[in-house]
Amino acid sequence: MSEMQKLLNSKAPKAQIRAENERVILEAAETIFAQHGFRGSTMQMIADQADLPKANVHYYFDSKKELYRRVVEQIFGIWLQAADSFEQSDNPAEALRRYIEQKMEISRLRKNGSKVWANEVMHGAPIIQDFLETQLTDWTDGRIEMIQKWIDGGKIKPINPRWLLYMIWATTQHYADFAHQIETLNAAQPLSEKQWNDATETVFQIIWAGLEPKSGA
Amino acid sequence: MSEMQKLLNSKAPKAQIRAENERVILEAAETIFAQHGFRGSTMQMIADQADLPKANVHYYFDSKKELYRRVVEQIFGIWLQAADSFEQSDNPAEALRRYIEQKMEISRLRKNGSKVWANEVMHGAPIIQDFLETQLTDWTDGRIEMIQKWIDGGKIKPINPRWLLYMIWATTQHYADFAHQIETLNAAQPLSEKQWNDATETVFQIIWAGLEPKSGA
DNA sequence: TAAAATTTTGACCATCTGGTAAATTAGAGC
DNA sequence: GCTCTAATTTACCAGATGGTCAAAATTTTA
Repeated sequence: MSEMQKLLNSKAPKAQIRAENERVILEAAETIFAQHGFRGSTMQMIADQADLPKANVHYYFDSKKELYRRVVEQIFGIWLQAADSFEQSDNPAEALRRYIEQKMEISRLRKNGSKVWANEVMHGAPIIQDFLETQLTDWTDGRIEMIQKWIDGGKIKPINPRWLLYMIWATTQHYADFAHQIETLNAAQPLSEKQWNDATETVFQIIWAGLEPKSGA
Repeated sequence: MSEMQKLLNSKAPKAQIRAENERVILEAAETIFAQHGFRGSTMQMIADQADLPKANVHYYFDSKKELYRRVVEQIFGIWLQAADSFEQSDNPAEALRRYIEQKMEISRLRKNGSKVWANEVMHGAPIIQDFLETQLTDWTDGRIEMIQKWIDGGKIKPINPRWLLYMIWATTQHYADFAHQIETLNAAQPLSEKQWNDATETVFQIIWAGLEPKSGA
């Protein structure tokens, strides 16, 4: 154990050692899994990232799969957090703006989580399949119904709500999953806060202008 | 070697055996790499997919990295093919429609290639970094300039061309990279041709309506 | 302080996997 | 048919990696 760890733990009540170490390991695992995928990550890499011996990681998490599952479960939380921001609303512009802003914020602050999710889905979602079939399906159906009501009420143009949702997911998550490509195309610099805000605004503007009923109507 | 292979090879001139086997192996490798990522794929899995002994795969491709590199290089070709469809044009609607249709077509027909690309970029593009820095950067700069001219000419609304490009890439590639999620949300069925066409049209409609200058202007 | 429970750690093992060696077979040119 | 080259195939190896173990250290409890 590092001196840093010793120092921190010495001040923490024993009951919190487990909680704290699990937190540190989960964070390290999310970083490593995001960078290398499940199979490309080794327990040694995760242990090094967490600054703990490998055997210690196994003391808290029985297996690599178990650890991965816990990381992915955490990501559900983030996803649901964004989902909440897309509440029932009579004002499509406001609801969509909030949702897009929230998703872009997550892409910026929780890049690793988004990457692990993308990896998981791209490989057939072996771990989260049940989540896709239950929570994600239910949530999606609900939002589609809600968007359909906007359409029926003449609040937005008639488009297939499902493709609209996919468009929002794709565009916002792209900024996390393809962050490396975006950085490369930005003179190898991470997007500045100004650029993030500008991108967010542009995404909303294009989508909203694409949905807004003709001004004269 | 399988009976099938034996049969095929016996009819092929010797000179073509290598070409044919390399083709088979590359196709198998693309499938396996797309499903499991680089590290998650084994030479044995690729060999089985190609219906060849593992040693035979090594006979044609020195190493796993070499094989992967060749697969990724192939994907450049696809990418450039789509890029070509976005030619200089005075008619933004037509150029964008062609490009979006082309990208959606690729997502449908070359799903595996898109996944390998996404995986590669998500993991920091260890193999294709030079391509990102040269060809992709050049192409992107060129298109941005072109879109800017549309804006200056009042042909589309003033938006940041870069974010528009990312939006198109993200949305179209999403249909390949997240195909599993989309299928799950489609009652576990692949999208029908009708759905593909509808999605393509919706993507174009929203984006174009979001760019079109106000009708009265 | 002593005992009990928890945590830490280095050494170790079984398995998987990329890659190799060498012998065998098939095909092309003469 | 004979020779040379290309292709196939089996058996194998060395290193990496997930996971285990038991002893030591630390903290909590009595």
